[in-house]
Amino acid sequence: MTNTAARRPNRRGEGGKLRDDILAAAAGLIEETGSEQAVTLREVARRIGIAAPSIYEHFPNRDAIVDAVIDAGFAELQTSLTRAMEGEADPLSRLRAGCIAYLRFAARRPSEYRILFGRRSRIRVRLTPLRTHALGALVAALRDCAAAGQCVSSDPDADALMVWAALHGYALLRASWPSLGWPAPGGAVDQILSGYTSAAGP
Amino acid sequence: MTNTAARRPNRRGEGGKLRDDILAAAAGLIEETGSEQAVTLREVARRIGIAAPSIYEHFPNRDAIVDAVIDAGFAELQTSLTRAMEGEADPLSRLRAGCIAYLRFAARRPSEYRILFGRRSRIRVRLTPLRTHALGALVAALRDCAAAGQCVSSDPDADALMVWAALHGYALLRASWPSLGWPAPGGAVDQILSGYTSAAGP
DNA sequence: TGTACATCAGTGAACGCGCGTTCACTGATGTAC
DNA sequence: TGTACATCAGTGAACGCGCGTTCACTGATGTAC
Repeated sequence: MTNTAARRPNRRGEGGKLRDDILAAAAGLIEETGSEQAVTLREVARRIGIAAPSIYEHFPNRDAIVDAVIDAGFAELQTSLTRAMEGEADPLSRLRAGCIAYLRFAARRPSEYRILFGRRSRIRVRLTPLRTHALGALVAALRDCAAAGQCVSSDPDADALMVWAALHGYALLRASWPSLGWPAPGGAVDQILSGYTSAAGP
Repeated sequence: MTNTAARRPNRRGEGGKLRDDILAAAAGLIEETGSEQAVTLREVARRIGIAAPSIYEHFPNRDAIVDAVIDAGFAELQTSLTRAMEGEADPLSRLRAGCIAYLRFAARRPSEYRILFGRRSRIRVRLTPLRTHALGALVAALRDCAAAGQCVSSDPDADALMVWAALHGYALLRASWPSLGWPAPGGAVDQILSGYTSAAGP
C-alpha cells in the first residue's frame, strides 16, 4: 500500500536527487492517469518511498511540482522543435520537420501535451515565450516558404495559427481515439501543409 | 456563505424541477471554472439553495450529474449540427454549414466542449453514436462534394477526420487564447475546407 | 587515530478542510371520507 | 365543509476519507580538533 522498498536517504550533498525523483514521479502520474489532479503530495511520496513532508525540502507547495513538470515539458518541446528544424536547410523541409517534431512530442507524452496546452491560467502566461520562440520558428519557416515561392501564404502569421490548430487537433484526437484510421504524422503534416504550400497562382 | 435566498420546496408532483436546476448548476460550474472537478454535490447544492443530500433524490451519485451534463451537451451539439446542415441543399454549403455550427457550439460552451471531447473513458464510449451520426453527416457531406465534383477528396473518411481535427484544434486554441488574431469561424472553415475542396485536377 | 559535534536529509504525528454518502427525521400539501 | 392521514420534497447531523501543510524530531554523515 505504501512503498514496496523503503528508500534510504541520499548522501550528504546529494539531497537534490530527490527533486528529480519527485518530478519524474509527478510526470509519470500525469501520464498514467491523464490528470493533473492525480499529482498529490502523498501519492508522489508513496511512489518514491519517502514521507510526504520531505517534499517541502524541494518544493514550496503542491502546485510548484506541477509547474515544474510543465516548465520541463515546454523546454523539451522547444528543444525538440529547434533541433528538428535546424537540421533542414530548405524552408519547406524545415517547416515540415518542425511540424512532425511537434506531433512526435505530443505522441510521446500525450497527457502532458494536453496539460501543456490546456486551460490553466498559469500555463497561459508561460506559453508566451514558447509561442514567440518555438511557434515563431514555424511562422518564420512559413514566411521563408512564401519568399522562396514554395507556398501561397499571403498572411504567414494567420496561416501559422491555422497550421498550429490543425496539428493540435490531430495530436489530441489521435491520442484520445487512436483507432479511427488516422494518417501517420508525416502524412498528416503533408495533408495539413498542402493547403498552404501548393504551387502559387499564375 | 451558503445560499442567499433560501429556496422553498417545489409543489407536489413538481419535484422533477430540481433535477433541471441541478443540471443547470452543474453546467454553469463547468463553464465558469473550466473544470469538471468543480462539480461537487455541495457546491451544486449551495448554488441552488438546497441541502446536499437532496440531490440523491434525482441522481444516484456525483458522477451521474456530470454524465447527464455530458449527455445533454452531446445532444445539443448533434441537433445544432443536424439543423444547420439540413437547411442547405448544395453539398458543399451543407458541409460548410455543419462545420460552422460545430465551431459555434464550441464557442458557445468552450469548457463543456473541451470536456465532451476530453479524456474520460466514459465519454469515449458515449462518443460513438455522435461520431456515427453527427460526424457521420460531415463524412457524408464530404462524400457528396466529391461525387458532385466539388472537391478532390480521394478518401472522404480520412479527409473528414483531418477536417474534424482542424476544427477541434481551432475551437480549443481559440477558446484558450482568443487574442492571437484568429480568423472568424466562417473564414476558418473556408480555410480548412480549401485544402479539400479546391477544383479537381485536369 | 579518536572523538565531539554540526548539519544534512529526511520522518511521524497531528491539524483542519471539503468532500461523498448515509440515516433518521420533518413540515407542507394534497386526498379520502 | 371539516379533519385525519399518506406522501412528497426535501433537511440536519454525522461518518470516514484523503488531502495539504505544520511542527518538533532523528539518525546518519561528514568535519574540526
